[in-house]
Amino acid sequence: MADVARAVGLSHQTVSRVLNDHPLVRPETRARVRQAIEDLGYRPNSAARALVTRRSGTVGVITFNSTLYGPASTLFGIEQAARDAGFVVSIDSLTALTATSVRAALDRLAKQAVEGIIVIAPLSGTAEVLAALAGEVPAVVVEGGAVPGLGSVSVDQESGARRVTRHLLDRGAATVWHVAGPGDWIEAEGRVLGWRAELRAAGATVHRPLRGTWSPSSGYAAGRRLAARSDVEAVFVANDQMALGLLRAFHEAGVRVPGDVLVAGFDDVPEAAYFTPPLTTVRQDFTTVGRRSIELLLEQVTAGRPLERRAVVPAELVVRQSSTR
Amino acid sequence: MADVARAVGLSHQTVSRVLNDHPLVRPETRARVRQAIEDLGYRPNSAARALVTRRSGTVGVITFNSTLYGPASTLFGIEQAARDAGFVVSIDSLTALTATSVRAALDRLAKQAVEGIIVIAPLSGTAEVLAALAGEVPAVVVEGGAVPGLGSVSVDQESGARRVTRHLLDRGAATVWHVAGPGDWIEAEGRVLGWRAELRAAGATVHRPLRGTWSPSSGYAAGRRLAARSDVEAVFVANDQMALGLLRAFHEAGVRVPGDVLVAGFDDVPEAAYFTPPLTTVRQDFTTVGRRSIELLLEQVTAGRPLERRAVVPAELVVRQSSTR
DNA sequence: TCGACAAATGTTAGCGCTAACATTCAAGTT
DNA sequence: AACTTGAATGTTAGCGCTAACATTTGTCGA
Repeated sequence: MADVARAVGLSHQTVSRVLNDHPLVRPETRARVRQAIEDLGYRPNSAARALVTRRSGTVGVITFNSTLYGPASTLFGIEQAARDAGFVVSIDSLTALTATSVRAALDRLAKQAVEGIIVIAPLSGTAEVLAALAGEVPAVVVEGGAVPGLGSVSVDQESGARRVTRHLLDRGAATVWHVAGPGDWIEAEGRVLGWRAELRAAGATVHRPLRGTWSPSSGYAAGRRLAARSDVEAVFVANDQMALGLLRAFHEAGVRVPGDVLVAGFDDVPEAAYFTPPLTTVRQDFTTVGRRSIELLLEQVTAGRPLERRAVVPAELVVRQSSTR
Repeated sequence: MADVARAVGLSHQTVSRVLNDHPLVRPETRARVRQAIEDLGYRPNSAARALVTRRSGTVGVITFNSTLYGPASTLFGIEQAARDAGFVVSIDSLTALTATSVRAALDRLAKQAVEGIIVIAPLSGTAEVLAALAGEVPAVVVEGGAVPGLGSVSVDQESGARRVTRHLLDRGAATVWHVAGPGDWIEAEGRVLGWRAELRAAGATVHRPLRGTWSPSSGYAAGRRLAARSDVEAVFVANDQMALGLLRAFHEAGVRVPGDVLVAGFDDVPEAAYFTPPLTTVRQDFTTVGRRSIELLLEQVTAGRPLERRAVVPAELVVRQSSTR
């Protein structure tokens, strides 16, 4: 910075002013400084700036299972929105979602002096761990349920599940079976709740949900069990990957979809329209989730303290062949 | 830090020594300092440390289309490996892969003073942009071809493609059609090369490859065109997503797989085993790609300068029903 | 012509840390 | 007892920047 100042015959402070768009700099001076910066290839030292301003310009994101379509898309949305807001994103992905591992991740991010943290950690237990954050660092929990004192963003799982269940009933099914996600996932429980509520409202039999792990193989296993029964008219599977496995099992067992059984998934992954048959599902707009997360986070960062805020992103039913007779 | 020093009646320098595992500290002193750090909840200021050491402890990752399975998995592998090595990861994802956007991303990362950069940017043109980096910042290009003066890691696309083509020929196909990825993707071209080489070696007819965009819909379009021909015995599709679209098109057209046509993909996404029929494909070990990338990068960081190094990760043929008659 | 005032620029201090050198102290050596 | 030696700790300076205050310069009205 001193070099630049010397080159234009001004003080380093004026260079600093140009860098920070301070208004009290003559336009001509500003131009000269800019030129000198360019010529000398000067790059401001972000550590020095962070040291004195006490702002790192960084937000941290903790993800879990970030190779899945949902988390990956959310992360992408977050990153875009953060960048637009002038922040950089530091990621910390977890292989296991336990109190210890989440705490360790929070620690690592705290060490980096992130200004805020977004946690994509959809397990029920994490809320308690994060509650410790309330009051300390601005934070937003994605798909993690409401945490007192923190922001939270989630897709409206319950109404999405109700809608798809309603749809299957409307297509003539006496009741709808459910292949659920792992019981400790908030999203999985939200979908179970919506599905059950809708069945109850319709006065339909509520069978106990089958449990899967989100993976195609667990959907396949569930599919084999359901294919063995003769009383299954419709199945709502908690995500598209498992639905794929289930379709496979049905296919092998000679159960025709939608001929014998109606099937619907959840997520609307890009592949869903090309399954055999194309899958009716519920679209989650992960980009919006990411964007809203950053909005809620930056609100807190600007306010200088954590705030309890809640955003719900709607889910949209996408009807395809698997539920169309 | 001064507070901690005061609490234990030592100088701040001793605290600093404890923090940095300097050997010349009495074990008992070390323990006392650690305790005081704990009690006071002291957190070292990373900006101040970075300022004086001139090391940020950060590596930057530039990704493109990070919601795809491959890039997302690679990013995940990179992040894990970087963390194990004591680095934090800052991401910058691109929506378009142009010289301008890559340069902008490099600029943003440079401003953060990252110690090294990994670019997951598989377009042919990016190599030239990155060449400008050679000699400046340690960098590794993933699936971007070799760049003089930089590290590069890639999966052995060509031999993977040869292997799967060979496999289809071995199963009795007179020749193998190819649905390729976009022409400006290095990986797409590698697969075309391998496929063509193997056909030539076998003396088989080389049909002009159909071009897709990696998306299921483009695979579907290609599938419709191929289904209209009567001389198609086997198709090698450049990725699993497009293969899914192609299978769908074949299914609709009444073309049976593997009965009438053999089909194989590339990537081995988790869903591939549950396609209808389960898809023969080529597995890319993205976790290894990520790990090797960090290894190559840190080698350069340690050396204090960019180095030209090259790592190739093998690809593995996974045979499933779509190519088994 | 001169002060009053605002605009533009300059000077100084300090953010929290580590590197480099300085000092202390105990244990051995002569 | 004085003297070396090395381990353990202390002191000082400075990394590159911005905040706060200080100074200079230019403009205008009386």
